[in-house]
Amino acid sequence: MLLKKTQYALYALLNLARNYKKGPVLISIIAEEEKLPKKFLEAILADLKTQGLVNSKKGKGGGYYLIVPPEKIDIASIIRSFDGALGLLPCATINYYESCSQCKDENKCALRSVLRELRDQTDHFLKNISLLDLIEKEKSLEMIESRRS
Amino acid sequence: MLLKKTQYALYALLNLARNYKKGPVLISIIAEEEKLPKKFLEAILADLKTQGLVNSKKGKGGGYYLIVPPEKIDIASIIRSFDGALGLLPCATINYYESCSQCKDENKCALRSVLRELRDQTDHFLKNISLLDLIEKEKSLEMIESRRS
DNA sequence: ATAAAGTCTATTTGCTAAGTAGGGTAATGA
DNA sequence: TCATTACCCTACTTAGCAAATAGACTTTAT
Repeated sequence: MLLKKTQYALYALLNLARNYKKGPVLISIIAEEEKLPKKFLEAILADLKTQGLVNSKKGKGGGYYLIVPPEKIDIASIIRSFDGALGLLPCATINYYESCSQCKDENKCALRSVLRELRDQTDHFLKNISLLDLIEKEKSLEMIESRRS
Repeated sequence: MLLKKTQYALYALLNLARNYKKGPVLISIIAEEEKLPKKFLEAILADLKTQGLVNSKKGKGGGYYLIVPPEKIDIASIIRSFDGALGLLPCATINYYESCSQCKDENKCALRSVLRELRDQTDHFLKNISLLDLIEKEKSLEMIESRRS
């Protein structure tokens, strides 16, 4: 399961992506629109700024805004930066690798071998979804739903 | 990431699977062979017994043994029983579904839609790996490694 | 009987997620 | 300039839970 923080970060980024190149968005607006706890959101946006995905402007007319194009931000990297590894075991990850104290020889560990495969599959899946993809998906879901009524 | 408990359970089950129909195995033997903390392992085996995967025999010559054929036990179900959901968000799971307080309309949530797809993919992958598969994989990995020397 | 082996209940330790509080500081525009 | 707006920063709280340990108890084979 993802951390709340990760989930909130994704919602916040989606909001900013929808307003890409439309000027800064207030923290309070994002918090309200996405129903996120404001103070918590502040911390998340600060992280995203450190990561170089967003920037902020102080004073009247200020707020946060995306500085990387939505099609260049993929979900895998966002999840990784907040939640950490995608793999299910430390010995089955790439970026967060840690050897496993149980195994005599990791290269003979069937569990690791299989979970590595899964990790690669998951990584591949998430790496190929950008914020822009999500926004477009939103629109098409909207269409489908409205056609129902 | 999986809980230690889940990882240990998988190792313990693999050990029992290797000894399927060869009589009970002592907790201490499993603990030693798989390098697992004995007391913790006790609790895990008790859980597995409740789940109906293993049985135990008390007294001299006792121990634990698998009562379901290794090819009938898949990793997805083991992971689920210890770790819980496979999906990354409560709203993107099947067995542990919980609605998400952020969304006005879940059916229009692009994130959920995408994470559901991932969940299905993960589930499919793990459901098709049995303890027997892992044991066979072990053997083939063993072969590959020994050929290296 | 008695040693072997699983069973049960309780407790510990420490970490971390999730969120809160509140004052500080910087930028803006009137 | 100066008040306001809005982000920035440090600290704290609360609760839950993972991971493991301790020790006494019960059952069974010989």
